[in-house]
Amino acid sequence: MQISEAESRVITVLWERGSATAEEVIGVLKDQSDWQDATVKTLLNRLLNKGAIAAEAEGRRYRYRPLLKQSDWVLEESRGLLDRWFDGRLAPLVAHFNAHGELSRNDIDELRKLIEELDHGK
Amino acid sequence: MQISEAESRVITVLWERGSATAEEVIGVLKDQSDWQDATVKTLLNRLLNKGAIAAEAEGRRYRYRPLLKQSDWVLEESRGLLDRWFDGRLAPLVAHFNAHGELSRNDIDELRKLIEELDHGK
DNA sequence: GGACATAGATTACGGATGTAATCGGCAATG
DNA sequence: CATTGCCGATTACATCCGTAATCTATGTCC
Repeated sequence: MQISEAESRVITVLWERGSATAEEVIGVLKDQSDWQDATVKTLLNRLLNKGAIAAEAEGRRYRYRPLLKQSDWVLEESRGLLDRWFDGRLAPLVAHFNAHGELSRNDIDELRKLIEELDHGK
Repeated sequence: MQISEAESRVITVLWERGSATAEEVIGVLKDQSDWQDATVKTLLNRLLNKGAIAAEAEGRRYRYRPLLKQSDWVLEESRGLLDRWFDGRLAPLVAHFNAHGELSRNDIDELRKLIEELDHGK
């Protein structure tokens, strides 16, 4: 499933709310973008045609709901990045951030805690 | 600096070799794609116009060399992913892989080692 | 029941992208 | 020097994408 940047912003609203009408999506996005209503409708329609979301009639309008799962989509994106640039491994990614001074004390702490847990668990 | 997927495959060849003629780039990419020569030339030209690479005359042809640095580009891409989906933090990304069973024993080991080093260093 | 509002569908359109053919000039070669 | 080959530049063209206006059918209100 391939969705564009703009489409991902729309489906993100559905991911956050579970489901929504076009009106609701438009409302949410009005705060985050300066898209016209028509733009959001187009994007909803494209997502619908791609099968990334579904629509069920609710009175005179539709209620939209994601079919594509956020965690799957995010995993695909993440794996793509990792495979293309980091030999599919996580450590080189982390090292890359560090090498660019983009690894905060907090990042390190969080990672250490997480790794400890995983390490014991496995 | 914004470069497309196809363009990134071309500049990657330059990143790997430091610099190269069009012929060399074409040669390398012939093994990895089924692009025609003309396609690679177009992409080199687009990268040139964007200022992502430079060309210096070498006899009758050009020698191309990246201006955009790989590590900068990769960092931008990585940061984009992290910011959009993981609140800008690395631990949630790692956790996401784990939650999907995409964290290998090796990943964990490498991460543990890396974090230990960083932890002491800081 | 007819005018009006509205939701979703259709159409629009410029720019980016993937993919490539062709053009124009210079360089090597006979 | 005329021809040929090759290099980079220009042009081509379909599709995707961002962004939106318009159309059509249906529901709502006097």
